[in-house]
Amino acid sequence: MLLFDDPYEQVLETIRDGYPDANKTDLTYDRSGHADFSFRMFRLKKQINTSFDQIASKVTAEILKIPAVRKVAQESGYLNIFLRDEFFLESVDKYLSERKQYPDTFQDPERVLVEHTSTNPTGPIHIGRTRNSIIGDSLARILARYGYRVSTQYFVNDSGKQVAALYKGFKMYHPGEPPAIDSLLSGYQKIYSEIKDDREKEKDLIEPVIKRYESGDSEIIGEIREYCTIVLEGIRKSLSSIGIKIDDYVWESNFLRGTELEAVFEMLDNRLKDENGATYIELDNETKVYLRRSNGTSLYIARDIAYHIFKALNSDWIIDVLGEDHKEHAARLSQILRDFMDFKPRLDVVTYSFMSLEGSRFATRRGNIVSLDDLLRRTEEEALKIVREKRPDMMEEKLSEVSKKVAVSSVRFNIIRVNSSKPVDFKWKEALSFDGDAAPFIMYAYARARRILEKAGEETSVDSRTYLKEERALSRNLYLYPIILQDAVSNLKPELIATYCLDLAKAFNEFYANCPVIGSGPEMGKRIMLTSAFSKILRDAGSLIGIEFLEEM
RNA sequence: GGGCGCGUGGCCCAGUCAGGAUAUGGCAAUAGCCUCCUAAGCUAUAGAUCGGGGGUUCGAAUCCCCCCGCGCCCGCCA
Repeated sequence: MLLFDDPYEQVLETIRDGYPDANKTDLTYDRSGHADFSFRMFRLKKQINTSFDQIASKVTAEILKIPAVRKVAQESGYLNIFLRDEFFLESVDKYLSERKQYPDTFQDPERVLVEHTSTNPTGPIHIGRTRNSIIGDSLARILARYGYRVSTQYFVNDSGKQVAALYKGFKMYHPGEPPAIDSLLSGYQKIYSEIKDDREKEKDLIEPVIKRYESGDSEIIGEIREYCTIVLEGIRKSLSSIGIKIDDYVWESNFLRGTELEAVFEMLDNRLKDENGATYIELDNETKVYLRRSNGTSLYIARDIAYHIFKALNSDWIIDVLGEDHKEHAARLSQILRDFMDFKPRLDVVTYSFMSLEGSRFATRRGNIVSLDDLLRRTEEEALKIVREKRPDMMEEKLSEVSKKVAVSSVRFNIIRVNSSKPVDFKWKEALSFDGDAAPFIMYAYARARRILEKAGEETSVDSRTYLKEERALSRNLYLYPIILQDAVSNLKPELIATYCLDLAKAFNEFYANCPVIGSGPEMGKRIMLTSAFSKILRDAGSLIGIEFLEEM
């Protein structure tokens, strides 16, 4: 939960004193530039038959009594409410100096579990999959900032067809070798191209592995686990290179071998139906969801149910980040948990649309992919070229630090800024461009602010209460941070933070161009405070979506 | 064929949940701004039948219906 001063509630209460029917949506934080808050009287007028003039005159005097309010002006059906110019900065600064952050957070006892990435450990992570990780990690950071107790989890598939192929491929093409990441992956790719169009061959090669695995052959179970661990280590490294660390890795095979899966079938017992030895459950709309094959082995959804029951043990709110191809699966899973099982936690599934590469589909086996490592490396090279050009004075070591951070931030920002339900077509030209609505714009604004503070010191005595329009716009933007955070949490939309960072950086750049800080006499104290608040809040918000900040760039 | 999602200037994106005041920024284009805190910046100009058609409403990018285009799903795969 967030703590901050918000006159919104007071204004709404005041309106309700006069018109109890006034709805939360009748009063808005104005975005059009007409006011700070707009009371949209035309909405209220639907319910009660009074003129705008009457409504306005009934509440105006009372609203004006609220200390933060400076002016109330009626414009036809709108009642525009203006706050005092200095309110924003003063209220933000109060939190920053007394509580060290704006907004302050009240620790929420709710435990949130975000599951993301969970890609099969059969290859390096590519940028399509990375969208999952970036969304999941940003959500986890945002929820933690809001005050929840958050942890993240990766569900490792180490028991299906994919990993059986990983095992078999390595054994076939690299017999006798000690397992290593390159040989594991090349073995997997080779066997995959052999079996992809040949079901018989697949059956011959893969099924015996699965049979041995499911019969509890501890040698093969151990070896597969070992191979998966090696590939997973590569994925873990790639993720860590863009600042993503996942708290726990949960192995799917644990549910197979433990009692969890059996427990699921027991819990669902009176719902289970049989068809030629296979077990299924029937949903309201007569769809059959198969949980167990006629050969007795379990299906993915059954194991996922077991996994969710496990998650529920330590969570009040579970969030799954999944590709759009899993939407149907997720819907069925939620329905089964909700309708047929005693599942307590809140469950949300955040899905995202696929990414394509220069207009065509990502295809792992056709080599039409870009791995996260490749993307990051090329982005870093490009960034290095640009910094070198812009800062010929910079030391080599510094150049490398700057280009690294620019690259990480850019990769994450380009993906997170787009609404997750929209498809993203990855284009090298765009990925390697750092102009405009991009991470460096945000990082650069921060570096500028830090330079001013470095030169001007952190003086905080404020002599001026007059605000130029750039100063006011920046102050108001700072003040709005908790509102945006709240919105991002309640809608699980990390992209709102990205948009906010851009808006905030833009407001600062306009301030920077028009309001000199150093040597501005009576304005200086206020402008230093504004610059300082800006640097802290931008860094706070940007960090939630993985932007890495630099004092100099 | 059925289900889910997406469609906003040449290109990318915001706004759609909770309908309202001249539809947000950026890229590319054109014209300006560094004797002054880093020009990865700022200012200005130009560019939009908000996929199309109906409907609801005083008012629709936003809600409802139909259609078109694209993506995903429709396995005893994951």
